[in-house]
Amino acid sequence: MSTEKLPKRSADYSAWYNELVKRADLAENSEVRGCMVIKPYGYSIWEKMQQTLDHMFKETGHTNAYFPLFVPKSFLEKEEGHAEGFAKECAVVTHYRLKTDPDRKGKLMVDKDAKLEEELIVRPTSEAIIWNTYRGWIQSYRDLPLLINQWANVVRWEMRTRLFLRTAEFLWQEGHTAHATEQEAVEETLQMLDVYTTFAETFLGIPVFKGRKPAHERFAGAVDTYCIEAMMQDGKALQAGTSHYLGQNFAKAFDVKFTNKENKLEYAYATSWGVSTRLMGALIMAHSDDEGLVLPPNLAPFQVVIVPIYKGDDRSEVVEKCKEFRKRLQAVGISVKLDDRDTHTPGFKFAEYELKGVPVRLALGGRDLKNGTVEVARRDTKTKTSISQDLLESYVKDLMEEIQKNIFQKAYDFRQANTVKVDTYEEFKEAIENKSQFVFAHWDGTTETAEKIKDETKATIRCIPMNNPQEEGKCILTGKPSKERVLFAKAY
RNA sequence: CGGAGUUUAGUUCAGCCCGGUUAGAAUGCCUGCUUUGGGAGCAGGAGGUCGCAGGUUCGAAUCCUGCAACUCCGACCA
Repeated sequence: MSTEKLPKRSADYSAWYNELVKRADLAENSEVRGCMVIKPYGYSIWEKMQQTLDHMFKETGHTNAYFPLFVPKSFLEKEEGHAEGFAKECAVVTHYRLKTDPDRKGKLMVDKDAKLEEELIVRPTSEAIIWNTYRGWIQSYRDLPLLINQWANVVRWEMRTRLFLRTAEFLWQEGHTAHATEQEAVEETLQMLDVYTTFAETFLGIPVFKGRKPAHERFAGAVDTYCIEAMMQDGKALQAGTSHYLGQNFAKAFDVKFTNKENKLEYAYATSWGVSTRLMGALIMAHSDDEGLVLPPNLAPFQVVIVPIYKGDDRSEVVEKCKEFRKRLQAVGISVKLDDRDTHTPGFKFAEYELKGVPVRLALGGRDLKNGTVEVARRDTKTKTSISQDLLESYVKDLMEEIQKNIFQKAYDFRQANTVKVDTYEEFKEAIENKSQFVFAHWDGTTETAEKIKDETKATIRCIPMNNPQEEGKCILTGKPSKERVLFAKAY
């Protein structure tokens, strides 16, 4: 572990992020271009996200299944918009065998005789393979709804990658549901958007705007795309989750028909929805500071770290007390790590756990043994207090809730302070370019206008918020009439 | 895909312009002693085909050519 300080957010936000990811032991670049190694500490956080979301999916009636990594090219072609959208970023398997190179000892080469009849695409998403499978599963309205989720890895050959935010291979979950009616499918789409919103706000501690994407930002093959958008500390937006209403597009492409109650054949209605390891990026960028990661208690691999402090002989006594504390906290459902390594000094450990974002640190030394106290340090506010040992469980338990709330509130206040309404293009540019804010502004509803604004300011329409207040106004660029404001921001 | 940069110890880098002992530092690592309330100290030790392939030269980390990988900025990313 390096002992150097992190770069400051204010000096170079991007460098701060990259360094933090590595130094907090979350992930590192691998030897494979664009692909990361998620390290144990980072993976533990991802596992927490998985567990929480998985529970939420099951509560809403979904079950997990698993579909192949490879998608025959012909499947991907079937839904036209889908095919076009993903074609440029697919990894393609063309051969299934290697052989030793006769000209270079010890080297391998592709065996030209082992060319696949049809190329296999490494899934960039699984609509194609899944809807091809659903054809065999769906005959009657009685087979519906089909509510399935998959935890998987996908590959999108991105030009430029960043740890967690955009990697060539990433982990995610993708829900793929089939329904008998449009209404039910739309309800499912919105339900999952709400699940993501709850997850983001309650567990990640990140307030989000939820809304609908304008037509030109839709998922390839979708009728409607919904999303949640979060603000990072540099004012940029990060799409933290998406939920798509796919209509009958995939059912038609893959011929998934069912007999309805009126004994008529009908195409099934589809949804898909997903969140990825990108959420790790959101978590890091939303809360962390120049000292390192700040983790919400609901997602921290361990919520409390105990650091014993001793001089020579009293080590065993201090460590024993720490073990007792660990036991007491575990008994009330708090996850605890006791760092009783004798090879590092307390100061070193303090710095290390700050870097790693552990929500609460307890320090216990001879002084505390004598006084019956223990020092409690909060990561989010970096404040320390000494409490009576008797209060340990109740104090720490309350503190967990307090920290979770405070982290959300801080992110919320930051977003409020950096979200504005504007009515002129001048104000718009000022807010986007100079202040890097979220901006609610009127838009004439055309793709051309959105493109032009993007070219000139780099801001994109993040979403048209749900329950958006209707309000007469004029498009900031063209002056044409508009009925509502949409959310603009620069985005990751 | 365009632009820039980087490649030397586990890591971060110096050395290169101006070729010449055994290639250095910090940090990390190992051993011992000592220490422990905010990244301890001392002593000793291990660790490098200088990205790869050619070339120039008596001699190349250093100069030349080619290649590759990575990073950053931009474009792209539904």
